[in-house]
Amino acid sequence: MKNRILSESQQDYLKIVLDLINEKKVARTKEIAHRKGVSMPSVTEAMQKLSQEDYVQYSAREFIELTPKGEEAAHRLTSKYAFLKHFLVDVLGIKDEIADKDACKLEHHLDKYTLDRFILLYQFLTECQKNDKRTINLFRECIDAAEGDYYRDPACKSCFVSSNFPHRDSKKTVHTLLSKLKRGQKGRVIMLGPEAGIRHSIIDKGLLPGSEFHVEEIGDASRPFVVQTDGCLIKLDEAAAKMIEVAIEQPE
Amino acid sequence: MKNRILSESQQDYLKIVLDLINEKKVARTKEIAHRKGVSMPSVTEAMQKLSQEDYVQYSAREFIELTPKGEEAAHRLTSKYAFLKHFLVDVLGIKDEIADKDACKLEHHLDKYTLDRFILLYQFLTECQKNDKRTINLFRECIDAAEGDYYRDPACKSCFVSSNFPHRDSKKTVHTLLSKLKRGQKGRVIMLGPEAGIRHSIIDKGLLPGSEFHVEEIGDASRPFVVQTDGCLIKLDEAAAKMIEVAIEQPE
DNA sequence: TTGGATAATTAGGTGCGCCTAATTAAGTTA
DNA sequence: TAACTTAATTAGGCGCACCTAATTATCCAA
Repeated sequence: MKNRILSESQQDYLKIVLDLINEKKVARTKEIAHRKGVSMPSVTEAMQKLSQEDYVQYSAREFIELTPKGEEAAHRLTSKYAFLKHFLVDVLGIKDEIADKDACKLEHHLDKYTLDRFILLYQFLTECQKNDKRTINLFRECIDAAEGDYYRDPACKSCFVSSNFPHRDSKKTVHTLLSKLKRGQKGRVIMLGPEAGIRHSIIDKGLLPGSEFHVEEIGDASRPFVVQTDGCLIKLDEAAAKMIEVAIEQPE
Repeated sequence: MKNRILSESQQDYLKIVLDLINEKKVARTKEIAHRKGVSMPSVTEAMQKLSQEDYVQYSAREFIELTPKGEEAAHRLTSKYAFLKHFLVDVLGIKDEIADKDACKLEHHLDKYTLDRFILLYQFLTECQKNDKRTINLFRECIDAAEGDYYRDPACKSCFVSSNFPHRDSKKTVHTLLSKLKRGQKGRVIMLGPEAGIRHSIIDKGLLPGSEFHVEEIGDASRPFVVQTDGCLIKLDEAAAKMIEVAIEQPE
């Protein structure tokens, strides 16, 4: 009757059992196996273990039920799920199937405290009247505009200058930092790091995600890196060069 | 030279090795073991495996280095980390150590697509001038006000009516749904589900997180549940009762 | 009522990521 | 350079979460 922590997999089982009982009144080995994407013996084994620890009521070939302890645990594991999925779908605009999976991951892995904050942020963005309700819409508009490519709206300081939208690389490329390139190497900017000050200075100089460039001069702590893009020479200090992620052609 | 997917643990090793090389020029078994919180033989074994797959350059008792392939992988695994941590810290207000851990988890487990959206949201909230920059501050103010308790600002429709802030339960309680209670049972509201319409109707009726109540009448698909709180009788349809998470005293 | 289908379980095995204990190599210092 | 110390590796094991193949229960329909 020890209260060992449940493994991720065991948590999954409990949630699935709860779902099945709610939906179809009974949970069957076969259905559990199907939902979890494992074989039936795996389910049997898992149920045996869970029943030893008093989470499920299980004896061979009988219906699987949750004990009060198991129901409580399963419920606790599920209670934040709906919020997280809403957050992913309503705020971030994630597709349904991915949101399902990721909401589950969030629930599994994040700190209790962090989870709460996500839920609060969701409520804040969707409901709080102190905040402009248009925030989400604005965000979604920007995403839509940016979809499939990086995007810089001149009205924005640096909105949506990110990240790994699908690149249309034909050749094999590898990612590294601009600071690691050698003189003469060519590359393409993939994304910039998050520190706002440095980001903006890089963007202002005209080095945006997607930019192709050429290393004119490598630098170090005292001398700047110099790169050329669109005919312009751009100087970057070491800190900047270390936060520019670039794609270069496979060197071998 | 097959390109099997790296396990979570292997990803950790790669990141740690990259960090160590950046920080201290060399990566040593002992230090890796220490950072990962495992024993030295575990590290040896992991390095042997990673070197078979050409991620690290390893031979017994020599310095551990990353191959180009390994460096690329490690870099890819780290590149979004900084953004995620900033999101957690700057937007959600998570404490540093927890943010470290959780940013790592996010990076490990979330879909690539979802990760990008988080990064975009971060940029949007912190930088996009189309959006009111005060959004985050507003959010943080609300959180601060709510800290340690649930919180309802009369100016808000339902802002921060959430969730599992520290409960001050003296006795053992378990969580379940209001819909599962029996007539006569007492309980306390913990949180409400995310569907906005139903949420608001519940809140408007005066049933907030923290409210103590008493079940007067249990319902079903056709008859409403009736609960009493602060002397008021509140009717709830089945859908509402199913999205109210409550704490009840340990029944045994 | 008795096959035959279907569901569930047992038996036995795999890979992974970790461990402890024992051993070996490398570095340091008297 | 011999004697210690410390770092790293090998050997051998463990638990978890899976799997396939074989077996046994259960259910249903002719």
